[in-house]
Amino acid sequence: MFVSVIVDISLERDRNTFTYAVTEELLEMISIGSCVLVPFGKGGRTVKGYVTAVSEETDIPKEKIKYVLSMADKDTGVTGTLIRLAERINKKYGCSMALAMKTVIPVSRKVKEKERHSYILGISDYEASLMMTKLARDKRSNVKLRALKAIAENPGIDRKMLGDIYGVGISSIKALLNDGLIKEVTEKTSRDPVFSLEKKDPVEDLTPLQKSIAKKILDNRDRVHLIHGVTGSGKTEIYIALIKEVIKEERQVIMLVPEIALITQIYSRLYAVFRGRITVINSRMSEGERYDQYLKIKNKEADIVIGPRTALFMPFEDLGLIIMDEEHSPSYKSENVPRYDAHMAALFRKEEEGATVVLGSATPSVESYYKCITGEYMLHSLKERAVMGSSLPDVEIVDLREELRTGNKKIFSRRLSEEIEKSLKKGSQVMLFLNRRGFSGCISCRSCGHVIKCPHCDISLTAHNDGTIKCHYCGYEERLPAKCPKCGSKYIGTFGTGTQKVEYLIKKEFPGAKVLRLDKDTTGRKNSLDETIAAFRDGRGDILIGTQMIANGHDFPNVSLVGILAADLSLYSNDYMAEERTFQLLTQVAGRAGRKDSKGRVIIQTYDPSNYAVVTAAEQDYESFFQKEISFRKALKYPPAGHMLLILVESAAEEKAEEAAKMIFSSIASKKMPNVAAIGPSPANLSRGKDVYRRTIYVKSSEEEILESLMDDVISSSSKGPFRDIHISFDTDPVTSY
DNA sequence: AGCACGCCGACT
DNA sequence: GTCGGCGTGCTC
Repeated sequence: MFVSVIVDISLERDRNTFTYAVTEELLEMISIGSCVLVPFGKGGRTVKGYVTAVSEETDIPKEKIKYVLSMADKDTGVTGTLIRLAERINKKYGCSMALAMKTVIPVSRKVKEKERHSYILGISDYEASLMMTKLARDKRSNVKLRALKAIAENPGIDRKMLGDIYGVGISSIKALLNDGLIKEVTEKTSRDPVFSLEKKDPVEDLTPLQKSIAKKILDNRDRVHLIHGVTGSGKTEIYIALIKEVIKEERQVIMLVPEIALITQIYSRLYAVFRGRITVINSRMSEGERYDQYLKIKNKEADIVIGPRTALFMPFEDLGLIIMDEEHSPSYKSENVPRYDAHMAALFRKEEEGATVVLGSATPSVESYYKCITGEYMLHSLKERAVMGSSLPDVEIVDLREELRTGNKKIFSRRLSEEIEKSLKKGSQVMLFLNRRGFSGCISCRSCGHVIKCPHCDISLTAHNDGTIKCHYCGYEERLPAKCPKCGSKYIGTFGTGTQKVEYLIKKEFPGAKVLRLDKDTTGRKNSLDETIAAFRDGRGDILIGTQMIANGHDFPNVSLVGILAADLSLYSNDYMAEERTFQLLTQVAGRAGRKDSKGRVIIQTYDPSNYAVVTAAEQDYESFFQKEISFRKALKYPPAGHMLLILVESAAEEKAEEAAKMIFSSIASKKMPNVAAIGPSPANLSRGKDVYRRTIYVKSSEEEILESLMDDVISSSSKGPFRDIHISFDTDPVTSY
């Protein structure tokens, strides 16, 4: 028998499996998806590979074929669907097949189930006491005696306790077992990170609107659905209704959330209804914990999994429903190669396994909404907040240029200061949002204009309030110099503002207020994010200052004022999605204001008060934003009005990156294909990071297949010649700026 | 990734 | 002449 094995080499995509022979005994253990060790290359070195097919015949000349050495892992959890998904990722995102396989593997190794060994007497108490007096006579049986005594006194004591408290090692236990004096009881314990909740969230009845949406979705299982509902409009109730129906049919559910921090919230909502049928996976879990969750799914002990992107690779046998909550979130796009999009993987499993896909968001991605307009997806709108008495907040835009003109140089406009004051007096809470952590935007010399940059990256360093300056990309850190390193002037200072500085200024202006800060610097420790959020929710803080992190989905019932300090900060990133990001961010942040009984207030400070993303976000008018945005995308043929491929060329040598990028660009441009437009090559947004130089080429086309074939051409020519020290990676549907 | 083969310049 | 540089292609 022969197997096709994907071996971890090169980018090549056409001929990337190798045929190996299998011995009888190995054949029994091997199946599609198995991870095996095979000899490879002239030196016959051992490499890992993945089995993608098993066959009886092969065209490969017999003398070339080698034998599979052994199994590398007992269980990878890979199924046929997942291999096909890996093939799709390999084709669409241009990574090696081996890397695509690694990406879709739910568990990377067989982890032994944790076992608890405990011991009881194998003889009667009377016999034991006789035995003990006998043992006491022999000095060499000291440990044996102690062990027997401990077990007689504490029947069911486990191995760990015997070791820790009585100092009894495994060898003495073995000896007692051999003598038949004691018996071992082994039980498997599951490492269970899934917590049981004491308090139950109330299960609300569905409103007629929610009911009708749930029904429409259930009547159209073969479609992709988008629920467009503002925060608090009750999307979760619809999810629960759908899940109930699907698990009643004994089919399974994947519930996706954009980030780990949002798992707890949705878990507690679902737990009230589904109890132990839910499992959770995420990247912070240990290998063992993950494996146990995987086993639960495999053994059909759970039928709902909650988690981020990677939850999409869980091997359910009869997947019936995939829900993507906060569908617009950039976290659904992998930031590592292959840069796959969770939407793509969800749609793939839908096609393969016939699952229904439900997307939900208050600010849907332009892409998904567009697909509703074209009729590809079904759109369901939940316009009002379901909670009685709550309404959308009042939003004001403050023009910072005007503030400056009238002599206010502070980062808080007069209106914002006023409202903060009012809120504090009322005893309600305030959230301040700024999309930049640290103390300052950059450090520069007022005398010569020199800006201090990271020695490894093309990024200006950011001052922190501990007297250090840091690179937010690679983590490089040094002391803030007293003099300009270029001209020696002592007029070196910080410009722009980060969250640390906001904290400092707030404490100065409102000395009585309790201030909490939430950003990447304060959440270094595990759980500190949850702690800060809980502290603010419980009222142990008056003002919460934060970056993106505070924008996402957390409910703070007592917040009456949200201040966005610089709304346009995210607008200037030469990224075709900058406006979409800004609109989503502003709308999500604004949605944090006033949820329960009081109307909230939002103040948006900006230098660009007429920008349509800012204006439509202030009016909470998604429809207008979408119309404006889609007309731009159509005019410039950006997604979703066309397809786009990014080619990222990286090298430690700048000239090499430049040269390779130019060659790739001209090879595409010289084809003069209709329907294809190449842009570049140009230095990447981050033109140098961690000492690697980066160049980008963007290719636009109305046809996805054309881009895929262009990518094939680049890959096949990139293994030779001057491309040897160059790293090339690809991204279709590039949604972040490079 | 690592190894062999082969084509070209430098040197005992 | 030959030694060894590295560019190129192949590995079941």
